[in-house]
Parts: sequence; C-alpha cells; structure tokens
Amino acid sequence: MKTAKTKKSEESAEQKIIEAARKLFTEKSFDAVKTRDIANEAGINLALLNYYFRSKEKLFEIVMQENMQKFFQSIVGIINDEETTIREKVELLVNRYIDMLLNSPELPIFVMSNIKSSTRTQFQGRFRDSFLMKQVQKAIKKGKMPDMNPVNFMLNVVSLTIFPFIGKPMIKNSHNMDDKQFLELIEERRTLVPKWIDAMMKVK
Amino acid sequence: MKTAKTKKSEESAEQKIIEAARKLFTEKSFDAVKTRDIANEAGINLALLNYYFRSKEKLFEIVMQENMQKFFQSIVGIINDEETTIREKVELLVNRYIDMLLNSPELPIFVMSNIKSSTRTQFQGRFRDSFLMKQVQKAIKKGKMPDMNPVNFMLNVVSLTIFPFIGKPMIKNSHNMDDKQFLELIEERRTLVPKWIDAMMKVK
DNA sequence: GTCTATAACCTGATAGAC
DNA sequence: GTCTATCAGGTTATAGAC
Repeated sequence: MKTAKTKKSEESAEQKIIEAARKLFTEKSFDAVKTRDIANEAGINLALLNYYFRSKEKLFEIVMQENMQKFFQSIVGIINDEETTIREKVELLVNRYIDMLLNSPELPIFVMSNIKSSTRTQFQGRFRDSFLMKQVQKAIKKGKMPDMNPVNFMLNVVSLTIFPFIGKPMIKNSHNMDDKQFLELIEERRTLVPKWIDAMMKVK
Repeated sequence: MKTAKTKKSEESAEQKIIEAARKLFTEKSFDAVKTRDIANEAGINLALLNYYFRSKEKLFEIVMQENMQKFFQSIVGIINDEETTIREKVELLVNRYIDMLLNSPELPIFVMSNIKSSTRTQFQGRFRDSFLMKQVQKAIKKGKMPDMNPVNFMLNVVSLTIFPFIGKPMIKNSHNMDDKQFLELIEERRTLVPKWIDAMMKVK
C-alpha cells in the first residue's frame, strides 16, 4: 500500500484529486477548469497534482475515460442480452438512463462535447454490432417496423430519454418550471417513452 | 456611415470580428476561444477587437444573443399560428429545425450549454404561452392525446429533431457511419418524425 | 509524499504612434 | 480606425526544502 489509510472516509490524495477533477471537468469545459481549482477542491496542493498526474491533459484523459465508461458501459449488457425482447430492452434502457442521469445530469453534455476528441475506437461499432440491432433488423424485414435505417430505432430511444436532461435549462426557462416539476416530467416519461416507442414502430 | 465600403465582399472590421467570434464561440467554449484567435480569424489586429468591443465578455454576449435569436426566433411564428393544426405545426417545426441545423450543427450544444448564464427572461414562458400549447391542452382534455403534462408533447418534437445533431459524433462513432450516411439518416427522419409524433399521441 | 516558491509562458486589455 | 509594443495578472508546470 502506497499511502497510510485511516479507516474513516480517508482517501488517498491521488483519489481525492481524481474525484475533484471529475466533478469540475464534468460540469465545466477543459479550459474553464483551472488546475488550482482542482487542487483546492481536492484539498491538496497544486504541486501534488503534477506529482501524480504529469499534466492537466493526463488528468482530463482519466476523467474522460471514466465518464465515457459510465455513459456506455451500463447499457452494453442490456442491448446484448439475447433473452429479452425489443420491448423489454427499451424499458430497461429508459430506466437505466433515467436513473443514471438523475444522479449525473451533466454527463450527456460532457459526452457529446468530448466524444470527438478521444475514444475514437473505444466504442466503435458497439451499437451496430449489438444483439438489439439484429433484432431490429429482423423486425424491419418482417414488416413489424417501418422500412427505415435501423439506427433510427436506437436513436429514438436515446433521443427521447437523454435529450430532456440536455435541454433541462431550456425547458425550465421556456416553460417556467421548477426542479420539482421537472422531476415529475421525467418520471412521467419513464413509463411513457417505452409505450411511445412501441406506437412509433407501427407506422408504415 | 462609419466606414468606407467597397462593393465587393468588403465588410466592416466590426462585422468581420463579430463573424469570427460567432464561428469560434459557437464551436468552442468561452474559455477555449482566445481573443487572439478571433482577431486572426477576422484578419485584423487584437487591439482593434478591444477598440470596438470593450471586452471578450461583451463580444460573447453579442454572439450569444444572435445564436439564441437564431435558435428560437424561427419557431415563434410557427407555434403561434392560429390557422394551422397541431400536425401541420409539427411538420413545419421539424423541417425548419432540420434545415437550420444542417447549416449550423453546433448550435444546439451552444444553446444548451449557455442558456443558463444569460437570457433568463429572454424567452421565458415563450413555449408555455404559445398557441400550440393551448391546442395540445385542448387535445388532451378531449382525450385525443394521452393524459400527460403537455410539455411532453413539445419536448418529444424537439428531442427527436434536435438530438441527432447533438449526438452526431456518438452516432457516427458507435455505428461506423460517414457524413453521407448521417445525412441520409436525417433526411429519413424529416418525413418520419411527424408520423411518429402522430402515432405516439394515440397511446392511452 | 507533500509543501512553498518560482520559473516560463499565456492571455486580456491598453498606451501611443500613425 | 488600425497598427505595434507592452503591461499586469493569471496559469501550468517544476525545483527544491522538508
């Protein structure tokens, strides 16, 4: 063990830095976050940050990696389950994403803003090669879904589930809603989105 | 007139600066954009930027204003038209947004990232008080739509139309698509989204 | 491992010549 | 109006003491 640990809520300095970095990088842009902010948030000194991680970029890469993981990993199991139906997968996906995003509402914008700059091969083809895609293609072939690019199916699920979190400030502003009302809106969608997806797939 | 203009593609320095700023601020964060970048992009000197606009913040405010305008203004007319049906409004909205976003794909992330920091009263209640909202509320009361928060209707239209542009890098990456395929996907949605919205509203 | 001090560089803004 | 030169302060990263 590198560092002595007392049992109570004592993390290693290294871990405290990573957590501070994750918090700040997830809610603000790379350039908006200053290394001093991270050091302060972690309760350690600026020099220590460079001792553990060689540079701001290196630290950001770690946070990026963790956030991408968090965003994608949790659904890989769902979309590749060969035992569940399309409808069941949609329900699982919607619930999984809503639960995650209620805890980390800033995650989508982070992912969408930073997916370009890295992880180019990390999740490449991960959706395309999933079992869900095969199910959707089969459903289209059988005429049980509109004759369309199957990507549109997954895109609809993701759009209806994730966009409300990305657009939260806009929604609250343009409809004069408070946080409680927004939460009720999301909970309503938890049950409605799967039904909607079902209905959408019946158009010819 | 403040500055002499030759007729051919000669804009005032002031305008060139604004356009350079819009380009850069729209595709990168406030802190990621350096005033020197803007000056270079505009083909003028750094000092001139501060001569016309007192500070980086002032210049950003102008760009923000223009982008918010561009994002919201174009739909105000559509959602307040008392002559068109809900279905017609949806078709108009989808087409208007897709056309706009094909030209300015970075606009949604800019708007969603910056709507907090300003324009708090700019578009407040603009959706809530629209004629479309009244139509939707009436449809719900008549049982022609699911018994839900009417905000969910507008939110579905916006989600299905705008999210694909926000998620473009993710979609291209996880489905191994190129730009041409992405464009075809969007064009397919242009006709499908209104049909889908129609079908969604028939669930009980 | 952790700190203070500081080097080396970057960035927004201004002074002053033309 | 437009430029060059430069200032003042901030920012990342490192040197060196403990």
